[in-house]
Amino acid sequence: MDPDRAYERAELLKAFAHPTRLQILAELGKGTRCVTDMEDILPVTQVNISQHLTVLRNAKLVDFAQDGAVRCYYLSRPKLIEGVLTLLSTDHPVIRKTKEQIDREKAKGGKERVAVRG
Amino acid sequence: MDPDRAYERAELLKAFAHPTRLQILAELGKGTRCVTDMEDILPVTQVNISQHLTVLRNAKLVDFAQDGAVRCYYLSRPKLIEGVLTLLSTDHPVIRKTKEQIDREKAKGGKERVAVRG
DNA sequence: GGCTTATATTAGAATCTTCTAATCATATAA
DNA sequence: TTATATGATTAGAAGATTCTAATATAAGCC
Repeated sequence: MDPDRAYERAELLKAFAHPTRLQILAELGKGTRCVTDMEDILPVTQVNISQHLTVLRNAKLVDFAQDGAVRCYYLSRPKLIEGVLTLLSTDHPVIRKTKEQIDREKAKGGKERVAVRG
Repeated sequence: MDPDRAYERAELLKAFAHPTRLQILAELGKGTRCVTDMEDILPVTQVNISQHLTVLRNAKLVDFAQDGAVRCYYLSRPKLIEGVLTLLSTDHPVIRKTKEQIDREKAKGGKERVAVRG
């Protein structure tokens, strides 16, 4: 992965990486919501919700349609967001490998890097 | 999503959310690597790589098997990590909705929250 | 126009993250 | 046993993020 892509992707992940923002995204996964809907659900202030929505908007994860004084927020990239939330809610057992297992994998070849030093 | 889960998941995402760490994970996706392998690939110091590996280890995203003075790092939860990297490398077009589209969706029902105020 | 409701912005303190410099520890080769 | 190689740790400065308090804006109602 080249550094520019890595930087971009890290920026996107940072937008996800906050408990309140994850809760907002999960809620918007159920349907369109306005800011007062979220105030009812989240234990944080309106101002703070608004600030997190700004972060999510800048990352192009959410957007809104205005309806009078109300803003109806929705997911801008639902497949991406639901994909991430699904991965997070799935159990992924932690595996362990011994040196011997790694040696055997290497013997079967394919994935290891050929060191080209100096 | 309850706040405890949201907190946990945000912590996990924070471990992903750094360009150098994403590059390390992508590299380990290709096979086991030791720290000097990564030094050859990443434009950062050995100390910094070691620090990022500590973050990844604490998040249970990587682990290592010791082989003499060398540590062979590998992905601890390859499905999770490859899932995230795949989602990130896939194009997800940004959608836009008008108030009218949202109203029509609501009419068809299913996803909207029933406000239970006061 | 004045009031209320819905939402955003700004400033700044507190906190967390990241990087660099210095140093340590351990394994192995000479 | 001294030197070299691999990799980790620590301290602290610099920078980024987050939250709170205060305030702003815009729409709709009376």
